[in-house]
Amino acid sequence: MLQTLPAPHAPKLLSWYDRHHRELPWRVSPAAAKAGKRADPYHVWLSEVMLQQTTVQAVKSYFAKFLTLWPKVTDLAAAPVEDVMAAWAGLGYYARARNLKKCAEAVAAKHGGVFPDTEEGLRALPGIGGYTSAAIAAIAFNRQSAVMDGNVERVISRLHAIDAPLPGSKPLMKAKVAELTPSDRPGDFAQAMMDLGATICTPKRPTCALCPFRDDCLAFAEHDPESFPVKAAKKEKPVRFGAAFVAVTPEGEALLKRRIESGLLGGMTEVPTTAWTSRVDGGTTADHAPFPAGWEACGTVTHVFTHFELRLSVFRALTEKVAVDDGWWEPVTNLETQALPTVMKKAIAQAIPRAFEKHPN
DNA sequence: GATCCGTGGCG
DNA sequence: TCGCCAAGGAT
Repeated sequence: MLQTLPAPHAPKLLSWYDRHHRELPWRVSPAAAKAGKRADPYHVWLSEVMLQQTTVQAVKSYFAKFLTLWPKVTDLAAAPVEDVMAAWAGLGYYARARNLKKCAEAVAAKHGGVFPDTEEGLRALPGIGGYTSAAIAAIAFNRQSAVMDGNVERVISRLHAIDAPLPGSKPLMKAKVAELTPSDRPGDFAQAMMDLGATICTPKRPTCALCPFRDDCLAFAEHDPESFPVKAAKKEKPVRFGAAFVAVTPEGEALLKRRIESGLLGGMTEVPTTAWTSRVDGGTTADHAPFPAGWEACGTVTHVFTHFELRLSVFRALTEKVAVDDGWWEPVTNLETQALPTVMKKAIAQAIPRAFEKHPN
């Protein structure tokens, strides 16, 4: 079959981007970019890490909060890691926060507080992988790097009607992205591809009528863009069970502890729990409470993680302030300042329904 | 390459 | 209601 000459994809997309780009707090407009203005590498890095597997809407308030708390990367490098974890609480994938802090420290200590301006230099930093290094290099430094995230995978798989399943087809798609990426305005091109995927070439019901690639898109020509990208079948989530114990003193203090640095919810704050096992009888009673008290069952909470579902039986007790060697007693009015992941907030709210109401200062 | 890592919104 | 999915990285 004869191969047609490559259509001028990049200019079409950039022209679309000039008119339809999203305006986001960490961006500079295409007009400003054409005049040579670049986004602050610290802002680009912070937003890119927050945006890993996370929606723009969820990121916006966290991005603003972090810039208020730590205006420069050197401020973040000097911050207590507990403060960073607490500020990140609720955003998920907490290894990102631990690596964010490590990365800021590395930039401050090894690079004089200035981000490396190459893909390779960025890739060597904690929490910066193949996607993020390419994105920062393109967006902050206008490097001609091939940027491929989930949006770009969708656009590319449709444009070329790639029917090999992800993730095996990633190298092929990456090659197609590299082929498409222009030397002129590579940063805007990367952002344009992601904007196209986020607003036009959406997973469901793409708006092909408005797409600058409509006349070039093989999936559109085949009348079935929604069937791309093809993905490998996923396995079902197992269910795990456990119990959570919310102890409160008459003075209104709750017992908290810190999880180990690695693994699930690493370094975050929790209430005492049993181990989370696949068996119902592994910890749904008060038998394994941290200490004897008048433990009272107050229902269950369910939380779905990436690879399993957790059902926690919640117990509460009004107790005296017993001495604990691996935790501390925190005023309930102060819980909002703690690095509590969502599942722990659910458990505490189950035991103390008004725990997370706003308190007057 | 496969597995582990959160969360909230949406159709 | 519930499966899907969102600017992935580390091991």
